[in-house]
Amino acid sequence: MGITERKEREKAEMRRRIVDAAIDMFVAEGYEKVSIRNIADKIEYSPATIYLYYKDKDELLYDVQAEAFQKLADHFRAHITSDDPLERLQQLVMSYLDFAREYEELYDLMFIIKAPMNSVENDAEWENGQDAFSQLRDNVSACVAKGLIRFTDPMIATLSVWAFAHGFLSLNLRCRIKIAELDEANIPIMMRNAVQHYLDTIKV
Amino acid sequence: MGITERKEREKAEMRRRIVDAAIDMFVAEGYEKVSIRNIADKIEYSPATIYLYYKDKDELLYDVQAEAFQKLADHFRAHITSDDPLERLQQLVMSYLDFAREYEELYDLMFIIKAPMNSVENDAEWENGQDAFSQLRDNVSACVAKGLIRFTDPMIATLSVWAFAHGFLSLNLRCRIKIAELDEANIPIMMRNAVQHYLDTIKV
DNA sequence: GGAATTAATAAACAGTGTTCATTATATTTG
DNA sequence: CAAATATAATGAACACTGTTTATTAATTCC
Repeated sequence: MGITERKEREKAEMRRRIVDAAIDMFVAEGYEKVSIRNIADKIEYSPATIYLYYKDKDELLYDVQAEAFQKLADHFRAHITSDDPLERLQQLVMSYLDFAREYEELYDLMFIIKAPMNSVENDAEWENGQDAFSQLRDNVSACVAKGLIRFTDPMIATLSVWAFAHGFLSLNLRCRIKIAELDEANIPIMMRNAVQHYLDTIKV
Repeated sequence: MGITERKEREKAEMRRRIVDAAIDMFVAEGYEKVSIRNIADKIEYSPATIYLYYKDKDELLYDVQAEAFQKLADHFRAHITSDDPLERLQQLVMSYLDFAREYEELYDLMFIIKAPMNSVENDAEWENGQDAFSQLRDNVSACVAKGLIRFTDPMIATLSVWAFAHGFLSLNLRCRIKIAELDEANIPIMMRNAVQHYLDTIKV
């Protein structure tokens, strides 16, 4: 009875089509400017069809986030090449800046916009970011364990590094600070300097 | 000819009514959940009337932001009591956390949401935050000038302190990190610890 | 082949920001 | 004071939004 399986496969394929179209359009125009109708147009189905595969826009965004976080985790893996823990941390943080600049709209929907965190069950872990977050946490923890950075609590260390980078990125993305000059990787020079300075400061 | 002046006064009063209603509703329900129609209902005018006083929702938000930033600047002044530059900096940063927790929705519309930064002219200075930002900058700069913190560039120092605090606050507000335990001032304990640790770390 | 199930849709609902022609109110002028 | 003019306020509409539902088309099962 291969019909059930074929149906499931087709259902999965349809979800793929929807998510792929959504990602493309979110990257190009930003989450808020893309409507369900736009996505439906792009995949050449009616808007109501999307609701047969996703209960609402938040649930669709959740899948898009999963994809985006996978992209970030891969981005990390591609850029963390060193053996030295401190250097690895530096590579990770700088590639985080890099990612945010290359995929501004993805960064936005991963870390800044409200949706879909409301619909994520309260006590449930937010699993999407796990892979990327683990890489940060493990790297930072290794530095703490080896006494390379001025932290005692690995969790506080991890969140601090993240918060510092995210603070700069999000203020910049939302135009609360305006940094004119970009370096060769399109990262605002002052931001790179500030992050570099932070990493230098936390070193023992 | 006092009529012209009275008219101007009435126009100003109407704008006040609109802004006041908007702030109340934004604080209570958040920017995105409050519509022009809701505001019009509250002040007992038709929605179209609001457009006689504000060209669009962004322009209204700009005035609301101005109010909110004044509140923040006052909040700073009320909490910065010490004479010691380092202690002043600490008071400022902690009262920043305090403000964000007390007025979550205001913090949101001041620092996180996209609007109305699109409509603010590109080269024009973003004047709303000037007063509050100056207080931070002056305090940080004083610390740099006196060699009390491990920075050489006052601007990088200022933005770093701000970014660190904002990073934590915004990740927390957007549920990307979940910090359960609150202290007596309703500030997540781990956040306060991390910020305190940061301030300790940048001390010479 | 006919009945039952599944998939897709058109149309509608309730909401949004915003505009515009129309009405009501003040003010200025003859 | 009355008529003409300028101002203020509005109801209704436009073009959207996310979402639901009754209806139609296609597929699977017996």
